[in-house]
Amino acid sequence: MSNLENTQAQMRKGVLEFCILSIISQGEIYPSDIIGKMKDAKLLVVEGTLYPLLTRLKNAGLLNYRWVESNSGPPRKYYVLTPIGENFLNELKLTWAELVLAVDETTNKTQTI
Amino acid sequence: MSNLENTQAQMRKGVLEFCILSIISQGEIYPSDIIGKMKDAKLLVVEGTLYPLLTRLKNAGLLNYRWVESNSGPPRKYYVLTPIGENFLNELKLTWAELVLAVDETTNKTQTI
DNA sequence: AAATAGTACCTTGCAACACATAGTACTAAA
DNA sequence: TTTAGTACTATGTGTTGCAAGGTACTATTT
Repeated sequence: MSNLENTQAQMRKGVLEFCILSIISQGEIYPSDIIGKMKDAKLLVVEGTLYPLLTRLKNAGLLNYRWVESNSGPPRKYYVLTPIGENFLNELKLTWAELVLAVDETTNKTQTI
Repeated sequence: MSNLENTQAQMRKGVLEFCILSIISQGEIYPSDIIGKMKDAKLLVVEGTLYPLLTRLKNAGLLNYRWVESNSGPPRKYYVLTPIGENFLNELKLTWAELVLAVDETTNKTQTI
């Protein structure tokens, strides 16, 4: 993996959890569809990343799920945010806004090119 | 470490390299001053993180340094970007801009609270 | 009925990396 | 010569993204 791809991946990692919680907050959803939505937003995420992450967030009390039968394959786990998860997400929204400000402050000091 | 602090740290990690390269691009600088500048921007970074990171970037050909004697302690390593480092930084600027767009698109879909 | 394809969820092992911690070395002041 | 301040270095640990491989269910095809 090149340096650039690696660093770009690092950036994506940092916001993964935030984006996934946001997507779930927009309505009950199951993992495969989360992957699709992330892909649409150019934020690739794969199964091996998503499933452990959802389990972690569930164990932390931020998510819940319910099984829903599908008529085109195996049953699906539909996830929703718990109240704790909602609070958590709101904190992250603040954090993200502050981070964008901080990064722009740090990186835009020599725009006199 | 709480979930929130942990996730916030993840976000910071993702942009560390970008910010540090930006700071160095603004003029020759040594590690302790980089830490200071990052702190000013609310992007805390510690020695145990910064030194290995600088070594990595140096080995990747993105940075160079020269020793400069100090009259108030041990000599300092002043870092500068190589031409490769400049290109790399420009790519990261693009990546960052795209990431901000992608995250905002993903997270601002339900602002009808 | 058996085989194949498609979908969905799960697990294991590895590698990268931030960070805490401890250590070395240099200068200046007490 | 001891202490304090500054700067760079090294080691060990925990988290976590991801590749790779696996299980299980349904529907379709043969």
